[in-house]
Amino acid sequence: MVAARAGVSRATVSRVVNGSPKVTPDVAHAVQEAIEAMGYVPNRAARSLASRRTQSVALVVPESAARVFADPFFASVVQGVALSLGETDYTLTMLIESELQPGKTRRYLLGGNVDGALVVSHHTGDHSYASLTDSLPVVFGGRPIEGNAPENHFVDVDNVHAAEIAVEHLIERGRRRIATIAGPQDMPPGVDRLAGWRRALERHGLDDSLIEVGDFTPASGASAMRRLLERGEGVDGVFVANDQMAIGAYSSIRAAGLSIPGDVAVVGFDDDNYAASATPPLTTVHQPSIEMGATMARVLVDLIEGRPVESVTFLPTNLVVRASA
Amino acid sequence: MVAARAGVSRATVSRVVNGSPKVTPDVAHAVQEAIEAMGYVPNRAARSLASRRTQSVALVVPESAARVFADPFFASVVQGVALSLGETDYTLTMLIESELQPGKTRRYLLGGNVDGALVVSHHTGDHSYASLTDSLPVVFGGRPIEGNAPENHFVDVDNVHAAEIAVEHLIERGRRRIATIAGPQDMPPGVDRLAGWRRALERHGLDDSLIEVGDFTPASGASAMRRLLERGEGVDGVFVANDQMAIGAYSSIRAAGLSIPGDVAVVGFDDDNYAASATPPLTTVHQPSIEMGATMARVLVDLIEGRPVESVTFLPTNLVVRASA
DNA sequence: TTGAAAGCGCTAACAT
DNA sequence: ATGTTAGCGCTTTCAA
Repeated sequence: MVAARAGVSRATVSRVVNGSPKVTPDVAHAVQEAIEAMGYVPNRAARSLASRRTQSVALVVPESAARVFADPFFASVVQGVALSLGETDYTLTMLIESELQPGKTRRYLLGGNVDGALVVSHHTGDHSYASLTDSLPVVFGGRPIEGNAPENHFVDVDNVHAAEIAVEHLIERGRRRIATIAGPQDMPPGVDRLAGWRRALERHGLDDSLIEVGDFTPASGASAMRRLLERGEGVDGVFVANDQMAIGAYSSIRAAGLSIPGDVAVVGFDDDNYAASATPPLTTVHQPSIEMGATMARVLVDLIEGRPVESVTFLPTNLVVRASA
Repeated sequence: MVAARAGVSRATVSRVVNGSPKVTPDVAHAVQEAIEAMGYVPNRAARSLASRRTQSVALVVPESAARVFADPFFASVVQGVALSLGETDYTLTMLIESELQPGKTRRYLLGGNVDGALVVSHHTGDHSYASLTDSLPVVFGGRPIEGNAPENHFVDVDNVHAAEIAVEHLIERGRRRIATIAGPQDMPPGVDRLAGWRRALERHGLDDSLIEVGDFTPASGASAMRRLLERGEGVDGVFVANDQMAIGAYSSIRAAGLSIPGDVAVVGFDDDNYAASATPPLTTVHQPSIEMGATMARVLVDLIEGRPVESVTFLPTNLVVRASA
């Protein structure tokens, strides 16, 4: 290690680089200068081999989740993760869970290649990662599909509650035949938003039979809306489980010669960047997606470094009222 | 290295793990079994320290990065990169260029932490990475903003040509007052698509003064369209530099009481997943975004491993005619 | 507070 | 074809 030409030993340089407290300021300074001057950059591999820490965390993305990237909500979460990690010394390794090579991801994670993992996805499958929790710090985006073990960490929003608020809004606007386009029922947000819709309706004694399920894509929203309309039972409002499907629903509503919100009011979920510029601008539940990602990263780093963290973090949502309802 | 309990030396195990040809099948087999049995996973850090290869590549995302993830086109490119890399032994490290810590990315890349880098972004700034080219294999997504040095590798589509085709379509449909909502003029796709629009118009002797510039976001598309309409010079067709802005333009066209494509026909660019479910479905230029990402990854790996590669790869586009024009 | 020395787990000549 | 022997560049006891 050439930087030892600052007149000290490699050990001392190492101490300076790692910000050890027990180095005389003078010496530290001299070393810093030598480092600058020589453009020294520590070798990650060597460092991690010696210290048994990798300074990197994995972002696990289930592949069926090709979807993940197409979904603006996820994209924001990833962005938040990346930005937040950028301020630390951790590096982000993206792992796409390949169906062709099952176990590859798992082996990678357990092989000591990362100090922790972030798992984002709406999907059921995630749960398989829960078992990693006791060998590696893991933080999930969104609650697990079923009961949560106390040692699982995740950050989420209260989907049930947020959905209720959204539906209440529709009711306040005088709507009585309120349908929903739900998300996949094997994903927590899909289940929870549907539950919230139902709860609000029940509270007001309204019919809760107008349900169609989509898969969070615009196309599925369009066809779900079409089915809803074809029932011929009348619909004057619809709560859609995400904005992408809401935009799809717009098409079908218009194709049926109906107006928004005149004939049918629509409320979405996510507040992605299409929501505001849709025609009409979409009333929707805002989720702090970037912050969710940032929080996941922060929690994971705290976990890795042994700082105290709460195992579940809920972030607030709010209804953004625009012109569609 | 305990797996040597297969009765051979660590060197042999190493050979087996790395698929060296000079190992007796029998021995290789025995070692494989020992590996399975013991659940052995090679340590990346040690391996990379010894071999001076990291088996990982960086995905560099310049910009306040926000944009990149919000843009479905980029999201697909990233997805393609990740999927393609998933089939190799390379790992993907995401680097967000932070404005707060300039040089951090650069140092990381030059610090021998990765075997190569992928740079995606529309932005001018990229060019600063061109200088990395001679210290590290680098593949760019999209051509550099200015003249390209022969040693720079990139994969792209022919934006000028694709835009021409799109505008020709508008002309064939009988449109004569054809405007464009261009992308930022410091980004190659922004410049090239505008050039293609102009070229087609000139060829037909049509007016090429109806230009407004946006920044690829839906909101900017909406306001650009509004400005175009407010000119009061008449517009019966518009070529928009990306789908997100096209969707934004839809709003303004409708807000002005005009119909699509009756009063103004619109053609977009990207064929992102909102295009097909817009109302009306958007006619747009399809870019093989996932494949672009996959190609970038493939080219980079070839470069790293010293296989022959062509320095620029153009992928084909095609016009997808739907209902908006 | 600093230096010396011993590895971290693996690969890569060099022998055999 | 396989084993031996050195390191890769850093961190980390342990002494001084």
